[in-house]
Amino acid sequence: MAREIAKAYEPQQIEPRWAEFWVKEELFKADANAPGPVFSIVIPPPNVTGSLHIGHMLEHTEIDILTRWHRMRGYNTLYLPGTDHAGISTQRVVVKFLADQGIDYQKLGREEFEKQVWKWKEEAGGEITKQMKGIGESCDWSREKFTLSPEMSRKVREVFVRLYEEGLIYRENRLVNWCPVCLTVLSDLEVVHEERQGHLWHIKYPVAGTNEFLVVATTRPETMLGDTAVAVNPEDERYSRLVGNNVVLPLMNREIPIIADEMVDREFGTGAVKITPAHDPNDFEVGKRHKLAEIDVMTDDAHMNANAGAYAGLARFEARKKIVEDLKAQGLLEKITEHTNAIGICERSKTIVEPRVSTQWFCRMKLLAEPAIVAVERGEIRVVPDNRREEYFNWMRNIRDWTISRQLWWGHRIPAWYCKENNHVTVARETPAKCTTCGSTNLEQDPDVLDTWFSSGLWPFVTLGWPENTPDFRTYYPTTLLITGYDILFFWVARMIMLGLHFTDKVPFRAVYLHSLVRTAGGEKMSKSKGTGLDPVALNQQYGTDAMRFCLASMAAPGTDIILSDDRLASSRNFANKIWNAARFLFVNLDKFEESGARLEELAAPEVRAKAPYGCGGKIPLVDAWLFARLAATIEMMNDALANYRFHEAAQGVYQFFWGDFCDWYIEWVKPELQSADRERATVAWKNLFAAFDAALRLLHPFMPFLTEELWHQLPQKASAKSIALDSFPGVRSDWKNDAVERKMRFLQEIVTFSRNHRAQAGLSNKQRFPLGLGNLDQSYRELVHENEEAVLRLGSFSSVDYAVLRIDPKTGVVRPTPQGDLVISVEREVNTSAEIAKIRKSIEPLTKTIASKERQLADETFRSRAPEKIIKGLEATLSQQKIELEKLRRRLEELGGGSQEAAG
RNA sequence: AGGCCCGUAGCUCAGUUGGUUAGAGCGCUACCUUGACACGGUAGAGGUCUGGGGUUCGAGUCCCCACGGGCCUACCA
Repeated sequence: MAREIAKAYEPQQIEPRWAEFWVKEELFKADANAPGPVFSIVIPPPNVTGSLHIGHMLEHTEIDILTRWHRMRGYNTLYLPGTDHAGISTQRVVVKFLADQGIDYQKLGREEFEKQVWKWKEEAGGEITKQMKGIGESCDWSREKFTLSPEMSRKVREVFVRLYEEGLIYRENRLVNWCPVCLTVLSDLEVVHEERQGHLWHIKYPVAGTNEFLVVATTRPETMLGDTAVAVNPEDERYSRLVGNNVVLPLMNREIPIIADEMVDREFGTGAVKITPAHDPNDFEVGKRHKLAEIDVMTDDAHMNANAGAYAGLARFEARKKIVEDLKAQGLLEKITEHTNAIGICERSKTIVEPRVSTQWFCRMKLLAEPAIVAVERGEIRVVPDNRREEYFNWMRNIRDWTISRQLWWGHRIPAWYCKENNHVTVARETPAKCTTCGSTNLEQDPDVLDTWFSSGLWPFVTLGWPENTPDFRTYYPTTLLITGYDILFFWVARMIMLGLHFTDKVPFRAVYLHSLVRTAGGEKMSKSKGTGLDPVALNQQYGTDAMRFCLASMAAPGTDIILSDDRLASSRNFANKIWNAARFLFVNLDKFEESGARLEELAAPEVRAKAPYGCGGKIPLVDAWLFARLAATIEMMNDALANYRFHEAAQGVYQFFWGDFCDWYIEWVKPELQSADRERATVAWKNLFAAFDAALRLLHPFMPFLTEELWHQLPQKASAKSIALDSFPGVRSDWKNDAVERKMRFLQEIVTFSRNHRAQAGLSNKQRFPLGLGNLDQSYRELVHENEEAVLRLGSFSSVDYAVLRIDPKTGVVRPTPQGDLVISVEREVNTSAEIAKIRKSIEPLTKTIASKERQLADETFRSRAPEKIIKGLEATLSQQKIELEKLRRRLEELGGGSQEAAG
């Protein structure tokens, strides 16, 4: 049964096949009634119309690694996929799409527009789930959810109504953030602050009935058209006499009062502030306190309106320019100074947000926040990395009410109806027939929709069945873990905790791991619009999905952002290729073995792997025992790392094991034995090799699902499961661990390395074989070398071994002292004495330094009394070894005529 | 204004409760095309951990200050 296997790993050839297999076979379908501990995770729903970006790739890789790892360890595992309708951003995309075809969405009308978005969603949407399937995420696709499905809509209404009935949702006229491009109100979080260099215009307001002026400073002169007062600090003597008088508002020729209010900072600007209640949050508060009129001077799209007199119709910054010019012309502009301040930008449209008075729906947060703070304080939700806890607490303790209505068409319509006669509000789960207050049947539903985050805030419990107590809800809620980016800690994570606790009395997840962001080489956030984003689909094509996943995992140290580079990707691809070729080695040689008459059945029984490592004549060969000891250490390390979201450690650990231990040492060591004429020896070697390789594949599987699935299916020893994903993650057997074996193996490796090292330095070819000499070696180590003589001679290119070297000829022998004894290479020609001397001197130098510092430390009484026993013992042990080593090096130096050690260093 | 993070080899980054000669990948140097793999093998060079001060028997690891870089929160006109 000769196997055809390509020389280089070609991921494109195998990935689509397995991706399809996993979906078609419904391999990852969860069963709420299945036994075992539960691992459940819900996806942070990506935008339905979006496509996979590199950040998703990282997030999904981490989720999938942990999901597969748990599944393989026997957990009842659910990874629930889904998408978000992403109100504002989807609406923007479709509006632009229509505009590109010359269609004005507003003329289209609401109903038709919504149809267009659904159509868009059906066509463009689903791309991301297609991609997720393509990269092999182990989701339960039968449970896929969408935040705007009819099912979700019912649940959202349920939540809204309950909160309204509890008085936690209310409607109010207040100053809000308005985006003049998106034409909707925004929550505080959707406004990003940016430091910008601006100006402070000092404007002279004439005091009515006098020749005096009151100078006010403003950063937004255009808002002056809506001024209804000027405020000074009540303590400010400069202005106290003016309080109660009026000023004449320039350009508008309206008289407005001079008032006193604590809010005014005497030190800032001129100490006098123009008050525009309709356009500034502080002024709004002052306006309330002093019962001032609110004059809105702008339209929805930030043009000046009829209240702006002569400036009506101008765009806000046009108006600003004109106003400044006019003031200057009238001699009312005292000066302009430079001023930097943080201005609010709409997260989506990047336009400057306009503070405005408007009637909106709000959610009261204080009460919801309290239990959410407690849950994290008590550790009912573990936050990793934990420095994010403080950020969470800070925000939660200073939380303000959440503006939940949006003037959009795409989203969950607010379940509130107003009667036309009296404008009474009726909030209901189902469309009401009449007004609950006056009985009017002339009702109209609130045109607005809910903030996207309102529905995604319910995600963990509504996707699992809430408000019904379904089997899924009982089994999988609370979810085990949430993995998401720290950039949506407040937007999403905090709100899920608050709403989850409020509606289910349980935390929505027991832990939240906040992953890193992938940044550009310059350290900036990747952005598609700036063209700095990397396309993961293209990279997957180029390097393979497994390489991409492994690369991201190996860089994903908690708390640090990732800068992805071609070098790292290439290195991961090389690793995939290494695995592929190790398999190729196995299969090619297995063919030969079979041709020589071996019976595969001996190797192929699935239970064979459970008993590895096998021994020959009752004795397990050292190298096999060693490999399984390394395997045990690797498994323990990976389990520990993954339990703490230390993906990079797990990845690097398995990399080191596979490449360093398994390929570089183990395979090279056992090569001859695999074709040994001794049938028993060969069979044992094969069994151990396959058992180890099979275990390695399973260790690698969470990171590299495609490659491992492909190779696993070719293994004679694969389990009876349908897929490696349903096979078990290797467990550690206590008899695998063996320090003595590891020590012995290290000694043999040192002999080999010594030879190679010396050859490289002396420019000697590997083909030239020299005798190996061992001096001062105790019996057990002599036996050790003897038992492994073939491998040591072959890998170290020695011709023979002399087990008891008594005298070393300094002219032809090169020595390496070790704690176990001296290693000697006898070369037939003269040793290059000066090179040898230089080399010895070079190793003497750091050795003397470290010996000196250790002696100093050990001589210190305080150290001896305070340091733990373990440290002192360890220090003493290494010190004595190093002293012996140093002594030998010095003696050797003298024999070579290299002079005294003083001269050396 | 408040808070957080980072500054370790030429480059990109690890280094969990302070503890024996600080690690990896890439790059670099030398040798090797050996029947798994040149997306490879073997060996090697290269950091004293941004700077200063402190705590400690002992600090890359803890504290303070400075410099440099990044981020978040915030209604100062």
